[in-house]
Amino acid sequence: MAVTLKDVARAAGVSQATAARALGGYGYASPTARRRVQESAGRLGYTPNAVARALVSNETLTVGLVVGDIENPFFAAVARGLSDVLEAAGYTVLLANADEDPERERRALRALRSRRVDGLAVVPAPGARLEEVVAAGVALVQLDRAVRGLAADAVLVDNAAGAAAAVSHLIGLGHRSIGIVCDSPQIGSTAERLVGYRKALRAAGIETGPEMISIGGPRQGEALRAAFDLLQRPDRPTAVFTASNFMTHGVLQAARELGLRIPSDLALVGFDDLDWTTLVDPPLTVVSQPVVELGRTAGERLLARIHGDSSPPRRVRLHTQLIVRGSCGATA
Amino acid sequence: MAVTLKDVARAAGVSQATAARALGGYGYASPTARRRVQESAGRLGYTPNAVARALVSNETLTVGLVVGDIENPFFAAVARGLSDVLEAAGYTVLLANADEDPERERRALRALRSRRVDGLAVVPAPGARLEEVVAAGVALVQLDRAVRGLAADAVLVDNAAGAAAAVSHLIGLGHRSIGIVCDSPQIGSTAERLVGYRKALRAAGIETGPEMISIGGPRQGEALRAAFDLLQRPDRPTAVFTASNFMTHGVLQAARELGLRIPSDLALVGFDDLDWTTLVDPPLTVVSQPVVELGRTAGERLLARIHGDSSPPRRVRLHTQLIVRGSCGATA
DNA sequence: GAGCAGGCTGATAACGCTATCATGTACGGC
DNA sequence: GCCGTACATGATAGCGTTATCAGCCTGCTC
Repeated sequence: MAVTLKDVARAAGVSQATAARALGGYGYASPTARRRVQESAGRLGYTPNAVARALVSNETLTVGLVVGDIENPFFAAVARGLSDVLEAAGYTVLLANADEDPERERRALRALRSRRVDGLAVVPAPGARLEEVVAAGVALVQLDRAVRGLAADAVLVDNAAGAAAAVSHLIGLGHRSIGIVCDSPQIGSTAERLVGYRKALRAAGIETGPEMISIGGPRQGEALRAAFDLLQRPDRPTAVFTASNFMTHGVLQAARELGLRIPSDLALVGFDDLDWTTLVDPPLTVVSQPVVELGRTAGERLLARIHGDSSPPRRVRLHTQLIVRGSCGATA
Repeated sequence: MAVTLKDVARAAGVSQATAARALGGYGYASPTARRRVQESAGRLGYTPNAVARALVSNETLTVGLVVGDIENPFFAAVARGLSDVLEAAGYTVLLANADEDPERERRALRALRSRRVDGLAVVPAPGARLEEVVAAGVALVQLDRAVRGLAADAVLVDNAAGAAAAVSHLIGLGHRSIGIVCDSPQIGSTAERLVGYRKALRAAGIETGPEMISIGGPRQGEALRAAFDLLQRPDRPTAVFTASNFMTHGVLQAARELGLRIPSDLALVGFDDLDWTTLVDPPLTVVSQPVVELGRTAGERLLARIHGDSSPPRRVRLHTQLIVRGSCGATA
C-alpha cells in the first residue's frame, strides 16, 4: 500500500540499509547516495512508518491524555496547553474521556498503554487507581488533582488558597451566611476547595453547618439540583461560592429560575474563569486559574520524565487569582 | 521492560506460537494449554503490544482528529461525539489542533499519517489541501466544512437554511437593516451562512450593501474588532446575525462596551447554541446545531469507510433549528 | 501390526524499520 | 607492486506480533 523504505531504496538503486542511513542521519552515506535517496523519497512521497519505527526504537512519540470530559472548557483548555507543548516537541496526543468514572478510566488507560504511549497525563477520576501505571514505570503526570499517596508528579493549583480568598472576600463584604456548591469531595481539587472554604469561615469566627454545603455531580442535572437544594432552603445563604465552572452554571440557572437577583438577593463568587463570565449580568467575580498554563506545565513535566528525569516526584502548584467583578456585590 | 508474549509462553511452558494461538483465538490450542497460557498472562499482567500488532495487521485501531482549536466549544463537542462512537468500537483518537492554518494542518496530517491512523476526521482549515490524503486511500471524513470538489465524505449542517431562518426571523420582526458578523468566507460553512443571509434578504426584497458584512478571524481580538467595525458605523444596523459562537461573543462584548442594549438597540441572532446562551440577559436567540451528533455521525461514516465501504463519497447534512429566546426581541 | 486420521504443537516467515558489522573498493605511502 | 587506511556499501539481526505450515504423537481401524 504505502511506499516503504524498500521502495525508495530500489528507486534510488541502493540497498535498503544505505537508504536508511541516507534518510536517518546515522551511519555513513556518500553525498551522491544521499542526494539520490532523498530525491526518490520525495518523488515517491515516502512517509516513514512510525509504527515500525516505534517497534524498534521503543518510543512512540505519543502521549495519552485522560480527562473527564473534553466538552468541559476547563479540560479543553488543559488539553490545549498540553498539546501545544508536546506537539512542539514532536509528540502527538491520544485523547480519552473518562467521565469521572474509574472504570472508564481503567479502560482508557489500558487502551493507551497497549498503544505504548511514552507518557500519560491524567486528570484522575474519583477512586482512580494509578499505582499500576506508576509501577510499570510509565512517565505519568497528574493534572488538576492528585491521588493520595501516589508517587507521581502532579500539576495543581492552590485550590485551598483560592477558595479561601473567594470566601474571605465575601466575608469582607459583610456576608455571614455563605454556602458552597461543589462537586464530590472525592475529587481532590474539590476537597481542597472545601478546606479553603471552611478555613476562611473559621478564621472569621463564623460557624457554619453542613447544610450550607451542597454537593453536585458531573452531570448538568446534578449541578442544577445541588444549586436548588441550597437556594431553596428557608435559611438560604446570602452568598454562595461555587467550586467549579459547572456549579457556577448551575447556580446561575437556579437563581434565574427562582427569581433571585445577583448580587442583591445572592452574592456569588465562582471558581474558574470562562470566556462568558464577563457577558452575564452582573459579570462574575471568580477565582481564575491558569488553565492553559496548567496543561503546558504538565506537558513540560511529562517531557522531562520521558527524557529520563528520575528526580523524586514533584507537586507543582500554580497560583489562582481572585478577579472581582460584579456578582459579589463589591462594585456597582 | 514490558512483559511480552515470549515471557508468557515461557512461564506457561509452551512455545510462543501456542501462546499466541491460545490468546489470539485463531488456530488451535488444547484446553489445557489455553488455560495455562491465560493463567500466566493474567499473573504476569501481559498487555499485548499494539504497536507490534499494528505492524503486522496493518491497522492501528487509531483515528486522527484535526480541529481548529479544541478550546472552541464547538470543536470540543464534535470531538466528544466522535470519540464516543469510536471508542465504543475499540478505536482511540489522536487529537491535533490546526488553528485554521493550512500549514499547521499539513504538519498535523503528516504526523498522523506517519502514525498510520486507520482514518482521519478533519475540519478543513481555509485553504486546506486534502487531495493527497484522498489519493493515498486513507479513510477520510470532513467535518463541518467541505473542501470544494474533494471526493470525500463530509458531515455538515444546513448552514444556508439555518442562516436564512435566522435572518428571516429578524425580517419578520420588522428589521430592514440587518448586518452579519462572520469568520472568513474561505471557511466553507461561513460562506454558506453568508449565502443564506443574502438569500433571506433578497427574498424579502431588501437591498443591503457589503458594508453590512463584517469579517473577523479565529482570534478573540479579531472577532471583537469585526463587531466594533459594524456597530460603530453611523448607519449601524438595527439587527445583527452572528455566524459563529465566536462572533456572537464578540458582538455581545462590543455591544456592552458601546452601551447598546439588546434587543432594543440591537437585535441579535447567533449561530451555534452554547451552554451559556441562556445565562446572559436577555437569553440568546440562536440557530442551534446538533454538535455532538455531528461528531457521532462523522464517527459512524469513518467506521464504515474503515470497514471497507467504498460507495461514492457522501455529504450528510444535519438540520439546524432556530431557537427563539429574547435577544431578537420576539418575546418579552 | 502397519498405516492413517485427527488433534496439537513448534518452527518460521513476514510486517517496516534501526543499527551494527563485515565486506569491498580506491587511494596513497613505502 | 604490495599493503594499510579511509571511505562507502550490502547483508543481517532484531523489535513483538500474526498466521501458516510441517511434523509429531496418540489412538484407532483393518
